[in-house]
Amino acid sequence: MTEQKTLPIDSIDRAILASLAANARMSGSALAARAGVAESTVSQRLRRLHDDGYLRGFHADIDVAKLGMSVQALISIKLVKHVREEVDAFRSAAPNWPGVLAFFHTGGGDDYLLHVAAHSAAELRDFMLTYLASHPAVSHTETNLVFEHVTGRGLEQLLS
Amino acid sequence: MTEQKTLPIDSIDRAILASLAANARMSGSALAARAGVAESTVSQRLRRLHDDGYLRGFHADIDVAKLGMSVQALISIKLVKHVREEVDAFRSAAPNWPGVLAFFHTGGGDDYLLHVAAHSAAELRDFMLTYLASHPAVSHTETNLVFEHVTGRGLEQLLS
DNA sequence: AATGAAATTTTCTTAGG
DNA sequence: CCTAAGAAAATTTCATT
Repeated sequence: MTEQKTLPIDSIDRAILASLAANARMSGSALAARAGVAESTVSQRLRRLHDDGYLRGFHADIDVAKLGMSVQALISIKLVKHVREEVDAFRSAAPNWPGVLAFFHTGGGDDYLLHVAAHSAAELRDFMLTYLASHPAVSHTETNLVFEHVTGRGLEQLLS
Repeated sequence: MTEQKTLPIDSIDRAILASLAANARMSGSALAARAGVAESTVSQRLRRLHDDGYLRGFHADIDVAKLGMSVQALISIKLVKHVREEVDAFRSAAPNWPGVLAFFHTGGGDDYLLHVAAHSAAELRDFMLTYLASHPAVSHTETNLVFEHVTGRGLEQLLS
């Protein structure tokens, strides 16, 4: 069930991953200095880490509030049971709805969590009405405003 | 209350941010080509976007499951009321607990949500016992395993 | 599989318009 | 904001170990 077919990575790989987790734009030479290897070695490692799926990509961390999305919410969603077709439709549609930052499918029943951003409370309400209240697979929702969102140190600890 | 003191950004800034959100390692010349401006302009814009807080940083997207953390959970936490000191201690400590990927403070009561990763169910149980069950500010928790975690398109839509 | 150094290519910065 | 140009740095290649 779990993905771990490829060979385990070593301390050099972990050092490279840790550096890129902290600063994805770090140059190959800086990565090499931190990992204690040659630049050409870093090139090879990077290609392998990407090919083997350890490195999925590199993303800018952008402050959505500064772009006008000052409202964020976590929306817990329960779906109706035993309607496989509509559940699948929900799963594939939800991440594409406007303002959706993250989408979780969680255990227990047919439970989901959406992390959404909106320009205003009114826009959030419209989102709920448009995409959730009217959706045939949705049986219940619970919305909580996000006051604070902090990235944890779990990843860097794992790589250190 | 909301942060938006600096001048609004224009379509060039948005193009640069959108490109970096998709690929944080994109070169200045590639960014320039996509935004339709000169490289030197991109340098200026990047510096300003960073200085003004639109760009917080750049991070590698790493598959924690491939690193052995095959279990992920969302833990909802309710804190005891009116114990400001302990609530503050919780807030500052939680993001640093091992395996914590993200930490949300949400509205309603004193409610929090932790997104955590663990090597196994046993490690997750140990996490709960060590950091939550014994914490004086925690009154109730609810744990749900994460089956699927998808990044939404809300950000790229906002920037397009 | 990693090194180190050379060679090529690219990037960043500065200045002037 | 652009072009142009010079300096600096990065990436790739490859023979060697």
